Amino acid sequence: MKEKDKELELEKLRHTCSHVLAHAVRNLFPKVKLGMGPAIENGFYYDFDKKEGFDQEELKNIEKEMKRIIRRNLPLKKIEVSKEKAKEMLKGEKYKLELLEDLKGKITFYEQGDFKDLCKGPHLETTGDIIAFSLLKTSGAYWKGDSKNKMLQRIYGTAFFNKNEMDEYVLRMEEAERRDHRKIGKQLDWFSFHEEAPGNVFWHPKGSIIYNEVLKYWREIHEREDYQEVKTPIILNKKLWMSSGHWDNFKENMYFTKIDDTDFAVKPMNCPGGMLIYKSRLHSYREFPMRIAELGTCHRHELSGTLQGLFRVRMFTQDDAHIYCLPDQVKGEIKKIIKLVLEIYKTFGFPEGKIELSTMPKKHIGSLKVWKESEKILTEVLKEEKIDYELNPGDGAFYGPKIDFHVKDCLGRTWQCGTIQLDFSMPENFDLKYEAADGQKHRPIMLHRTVLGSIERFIGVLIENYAGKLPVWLNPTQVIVLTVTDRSKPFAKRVVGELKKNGIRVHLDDRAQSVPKKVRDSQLHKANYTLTIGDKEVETETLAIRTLDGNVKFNVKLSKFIDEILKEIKERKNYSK
RNA sequence: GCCUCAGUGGCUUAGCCUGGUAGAGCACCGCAUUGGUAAUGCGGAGGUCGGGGGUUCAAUUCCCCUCUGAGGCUCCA
Repeated sequence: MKEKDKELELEKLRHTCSHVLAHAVRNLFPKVKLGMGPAIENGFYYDFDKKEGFDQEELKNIEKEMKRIIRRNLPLKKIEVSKEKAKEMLKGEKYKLELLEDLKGKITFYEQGDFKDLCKGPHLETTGDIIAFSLLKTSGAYWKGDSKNKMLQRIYGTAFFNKNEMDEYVLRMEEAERRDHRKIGKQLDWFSFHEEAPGNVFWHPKGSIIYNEVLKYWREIHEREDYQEVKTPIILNKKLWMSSGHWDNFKENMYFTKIDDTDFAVKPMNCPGGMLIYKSRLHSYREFPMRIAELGTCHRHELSGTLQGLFRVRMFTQDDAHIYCLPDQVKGEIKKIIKLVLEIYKTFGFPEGKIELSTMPKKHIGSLKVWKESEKILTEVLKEEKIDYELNPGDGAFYGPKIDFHVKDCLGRTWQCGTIQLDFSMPENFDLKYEAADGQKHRPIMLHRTVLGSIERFIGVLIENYAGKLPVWLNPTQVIVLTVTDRSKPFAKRVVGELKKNGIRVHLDDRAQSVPKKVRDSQLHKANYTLTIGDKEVETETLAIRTLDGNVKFNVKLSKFIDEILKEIKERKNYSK
């Protein structure tokens, strides 16, 4: 409860801050029109209609002006007026007037000195209660979040009740920057991006190890869950995409090519290819539920401004699966997938995920009735499984509603990874059938699902969650063996040989460098274990083992170390377990 | 795609405002050093300043275009 109170106070503070920001901008730039200015997680923003963006100099002046307003200790007064009166008060403020249109009953304003803003509140009692605030950045933002509307200039800021909390926030942001997967990927030589192929990942040898370990685990667990893996072509005839509905709903994001005078498209999704496999023979209800999985590489021409490291790329591999089932199997299958997703996330050690139910988007295929039915099924499953979820209206796939699994990156931004989608349309479009117990042909129900979402995105999140210190089973550099003197080389080589024989990824550092130097390098390479071999170790045939957190254990028998690390790898142990 | 900002050896970066063809650290190579848990010392090689155009006697530095990246917005796995 106390925590909640604090959040509420913080929201009041930040919301008041946004008013002070608007007040300051109004004072300095009288011609600028005001948009909206709410409190958000970690801060606040305000949108302004100004021709050019605010530059650093202007931002500094705005901060100064805000400080002046705070110092004047202006009380915030709530004013209630009729809609007519409000219209008069907002004369010339076209955005505010637009907001007013949607409001009913009494209209409330908040007033501080000579500045009034259309606002529900609540607010602090006076501007003087703002202790620590800072303007952070600017950006463009479409009015009312619609790209058809004009782009306004947004100023972001944050505020706290004391300076310490502000400093802590700044520190947190700096730490977040160090966790950035793009930075870590470059430092550790895991992957790179190149101008020659924007939005496409180049996996280096070490990155490929991570990638393949993820897939290895994925295949193991999917085999256990009775999935059958398939592989379908990347380039398929345009006609297929027209009948699947992708042409009408997705073509802006697709790549096309012409082969022998025929139009082809590069697949942005795997479903149509999967449909063709299904249709290649007749199916019986006895086969159901039939779980067909594909690690399918998709290409989507994402807008250039949306590309973001591994999180948002133009070529990515989905851990897709299509499940064909009978109506009375649907719920059970969805429940199974939810369990599977949660199990896999736990193995990877993801601390918090958010589950969302996304419903019918504006652009969609299929009838309203079918959509409502599908949404009802998904809602029921979530309720029956007692899963906390958020409703995300209008965010479903164009062919059906979905349950999404989101995980956080280092900056607290959430990314959709897993998804479960109910699809009544695709089976219709492709005229899928099965023979039922009654001897008649029926339409199967199809589920689309991913667990990791995109392997690329998932690894990106993984790296940030671990700040690059991957669990042993995933780490491309599991062990680094380093020598103290050349005298220890033969034994060090023997150790490396033994580890390699056991399939452990090990590197020998026998450079003529000091031990502290080599230890430092090993730590920077984020090897899980650093084995230092000196005279003592040679003599007793033991190891000195240093872990990633800097602890050192001496006198460990090689066989014991091998047993332990193999166990750790086999169990796919992560640090949160 | 839109808004703002950025782009200098493999990496991190100084210089750019006030034009006169680049300076450092790490990594790399060589030599010396054989040293116990986050950086041994010395020396060397390496960049024409994302790309194109313009202004100028002269551009990394000023202007325009373009590409790529960052943070947002819209969109999305």
